[in-house]
Amino acid sequence: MATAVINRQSVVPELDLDDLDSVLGLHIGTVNTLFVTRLEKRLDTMSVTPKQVAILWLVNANPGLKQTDLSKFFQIERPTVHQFVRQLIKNGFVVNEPSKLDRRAGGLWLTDEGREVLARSRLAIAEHEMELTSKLTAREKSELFRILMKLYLTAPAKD
Amino acid sequence: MATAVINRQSVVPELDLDDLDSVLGLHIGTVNTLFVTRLEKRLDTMSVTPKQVAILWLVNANPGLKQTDLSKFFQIERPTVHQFVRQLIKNGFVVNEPSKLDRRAGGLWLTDEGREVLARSRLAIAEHEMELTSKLTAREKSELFRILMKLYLTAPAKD
DNA sequence: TATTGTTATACTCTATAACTATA
DNA sequence: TATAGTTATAGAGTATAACAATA
Repeated sequence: MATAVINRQSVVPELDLDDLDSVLGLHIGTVNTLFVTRLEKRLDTMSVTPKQVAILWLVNANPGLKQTDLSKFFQIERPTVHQFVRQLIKNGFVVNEPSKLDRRAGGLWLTDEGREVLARSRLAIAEHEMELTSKLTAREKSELFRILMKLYLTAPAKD
Repeated sequence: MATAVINRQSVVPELDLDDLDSVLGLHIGTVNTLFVTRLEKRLDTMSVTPKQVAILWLVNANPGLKQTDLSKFFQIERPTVHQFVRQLIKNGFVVNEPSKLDRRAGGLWLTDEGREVLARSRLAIAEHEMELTSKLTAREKSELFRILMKLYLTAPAKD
């Protein structure tokens, strides 16, 4: 039995790719867009974005979490985190209580509405991930997780 | 010999992830950002972005290429393609010659400057990819390519 | 001096709606 | 009617620079 040809060429057969498809970043970008745009649509009715849900998720599991910790975990700058947090506060999903021990820092807590939105978002994410990964074997899934993690953790420092 | 623990927990040890790290989209997004932001910096002196280089790459290998073909290949909407093309034309890297057979369509060609920028960008991309994937084994790299491709090609239709 | 949070601003990538010109 | 391209607009995610308040 012939193995099915699985490559990017099949999308536009007459196109000369000139090895562009050997660039890993291209495939990561395409798959990322696939995941993000579809999840955005599923979350739209909840008035949250994928990144906002990830923040709700961590704040729920770590009440009183600081923005600095979110910045470290997601590896994004503090002003970037702040933008998401500001939107979550504005929408009433999160509140910010200044810490009494260190008055520079604020602690984030979910509101009841935030908890509801998170619960519904988790279901949406579960469905979404199931749909997009249903054709992968268990081994492929675990290998993908492992290799992505290795890429992320072994990347040379930023500068 | 103990296997090194490779997971996302290690970045912020005291954080309760509550299974957020079982969401594939999170890891794809993080690795994507890693790739994109670093490549952007390397390409900055050439006045091109990662997506613009990908378009130069295909136009170079397929002289007279139409925007519609780019839209199909990258799986992005025509106005999105057009935005990149407009920037490339404005910067003098690409020219648009209307087709004589079908006057609706335009054909894209690289300028001499566009060819130069592409050549230098290809070197920058090669270095960048080598740097970020140097810790992966040959097998991990080929598996990653294969699984990402499978994800992309087996995704259920958009609607 | 160093850290936390914030504001202002800008850039990349993506989308939808609505249009023109051509087939 | 359908296709190729375009324009206008918006939104998600990211960054840097500069600042205030606190440690």
